[in-house]
This record gives sequence, C-alpha cells and structure tokens, in this order.
Amino acid sequence: MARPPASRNGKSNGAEPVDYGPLENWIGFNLRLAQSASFASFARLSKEIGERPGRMATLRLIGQNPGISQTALSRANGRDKSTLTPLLTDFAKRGLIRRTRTRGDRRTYRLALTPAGDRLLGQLTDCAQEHERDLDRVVGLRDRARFLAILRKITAELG
Amino acid sequence: MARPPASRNGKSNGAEPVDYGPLENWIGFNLRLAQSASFASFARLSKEIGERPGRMATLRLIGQNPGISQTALSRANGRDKSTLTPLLTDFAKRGLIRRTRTRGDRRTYRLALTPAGDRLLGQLTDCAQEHERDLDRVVGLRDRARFLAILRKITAELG
DNA sequence: TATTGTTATACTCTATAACTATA
DNA sequence: TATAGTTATAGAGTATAACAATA
Repeated sequence: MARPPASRNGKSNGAEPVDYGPLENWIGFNLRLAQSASFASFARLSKEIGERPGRMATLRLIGQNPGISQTALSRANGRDKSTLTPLLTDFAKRGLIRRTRTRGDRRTYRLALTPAGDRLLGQLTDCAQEHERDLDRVVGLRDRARFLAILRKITAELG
Repeated sequence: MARPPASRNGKSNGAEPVDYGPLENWIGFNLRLAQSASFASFARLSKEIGERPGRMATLRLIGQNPGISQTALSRANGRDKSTLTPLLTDFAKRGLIRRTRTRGDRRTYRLALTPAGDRLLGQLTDCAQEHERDLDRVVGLRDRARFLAILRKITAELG
C-alpha cells in the first residue's frame, strides 16, 4: 500500500497521512507501486555485485542468445541501438563480453559472454533467484500461476 | 543451450525470436513487463492532454491534499524535495496551482489547485479511468480483488 | 539506397550538497 | 541548530539525427 513514508513517532511536521484518493484502489497505481518495491528489493540484493537490474537484463540477453547482434539486442529489450554502445563498450572493457565481426556481413558484431561475464551472470542469477523466492513467498504458492497469467495478459493486451 | 537468434534474413518485422531464458517464468520479470505495458498504455491515452503519468501523480496529490507543503508532498511520492521545485514552478506558471505562504510559519508554502488545475486533473482522471477500465477488463472481475491484494502485499513486504 | 554501429546532442528524472530565510 | 524551499550540479537512462563503413 502507499505508505506515507516514515515520519511517525510524534514528529508531527504537518498531518502526515496523505490522501491518495481513488488511486488506492486502482490496478494501475498498485501495479506501479508493487513493481517499484520489487525493483528496489532486487537492487538491494544485487548491490554488492555492482550491476543494476537494467544492465543485468542486457547481460542476460547476451548470455541467453550468443552471437546476437547489437541491433537485435536493442530490439529485444526495447531500446534504441545507440543506447547500447556505451553499455557494451563498458562490458567489453571489463572483459565481460566479446565482440567479433561476422564473416558474412562486416557491419555487424556478434556478441557473446566471456567466461568472466558468464560468472558474473551466474552471481546475478543467484541474486535474482533469491529475490524470486521472496516474491514467491509473498504471492503464495496457491495464487502464483494465476497471478503470473494475469501479468502476462496485461503485457500482451496493453503492450 | 539457447539457439542463436535472428539468423533469418530478409525483412522479419522486428519479430526476432529472442530467448529470455528462465526469466520468462519469474514474477519479478513479468511484473516489470506488465507495469511497463500499463504505463505505456496510459501514456498513450493521456498524451493529448500533455501531462506524463509522473507529473500527473503530483497534481493529483495536491488536489487530494489541499494545503500540503512541498516537503510533505515530496515525501508522499517518495522523491527529494529539490525535484519538486522546477515542477511546481512550471505548474504555477501555467496557472494550475497556487502557492501561498502560511501565516504561522513563513518558510512553508501551502499548495492547492486552481480551478484550471482542477479541470486538468479532471481530464487526467477521465484518462486514468479509461485506462483502469482497460486493466479491469484484462484482469477480469473474478480475479480483480485477489490480484489487487497480492500487489499490495508485494508493496508492503518488499518495499 | 538501406543497414550496422558510433557519435553528438538533448531531454527527463532523480539525487546530493550548499545556500537563504526563516524558526 | 534545525527546517522549508531553492539553486547548482551531476549521473543514469533514454531518444533523435547525422555519420562512416559496408551491403
């Protein structure tokens, strides 16, 4: 729920309970809050590894699709190809990915994880799995499948 | 192991089979996709009005809590007070809100909507309601309450 | 001509810290 | 000293447009 953050304990700097109005019962509003909480929780878990959730998604896509081109990758996570250049340069500089020119078409790169990139992705996956266990616990085994189906339906029909 | 994607040549209208791996069955991942789709859908609906979802939330909070201070407002939507200054300046310049000094404490402002701001909020609410009807249709009446309860549980327990 | 990836640029959203004017 | 709001600045994250190399 939308908690007016943390000013309880007698410190009445203005009547703190904020009225969120009709939003409180809306799917869209609560979807945003839940996603934000989930995101923050995962970011907390993976902080020590040093990769934020968004960057991790890119790394995972490369690991899952070795040989993918930058353009295909940019389409896969819905961002412009120009936003990938600095990110991939950083990954390459840190030895996490490898960029090789294709033989057939010398404009494109083929992206793949290095062993170091694969190890990092493994650590990130461990974090994600821990986070997923937290979510599963909160959602509950009984409702999980139904909940997941609805999320997918929203993505499919509103995307 | 994952198949190399997009080895098809030719036009393939951006529909390249990318492997998302284990993420596809994870709550966190699908929560993010659903929220993103919902957000985009709402942004589409409210585009002609000229306010983005984030700014609208601020306007709504003011409308719902007349007399609120900037600091309380910043806490209410979880952002630093300094991020509010340019936004509120813009709202005031466009005649959507009114800032009055309080009598008791001349450091603080009391924020409220002007009639024009109230009208704009009304339009935005119409959009939001249309969006909410879309979401309700997708979620389904039978599952709505349960779905909402789970979203709130996630926010409460992971926030 | 069209496409891949890069560069230049800009806009949004957010944060931190230093500042002012009050308290 | 502490608080309300402002300013300056910086850092992600994203987008568009122009470009060079290649197709």
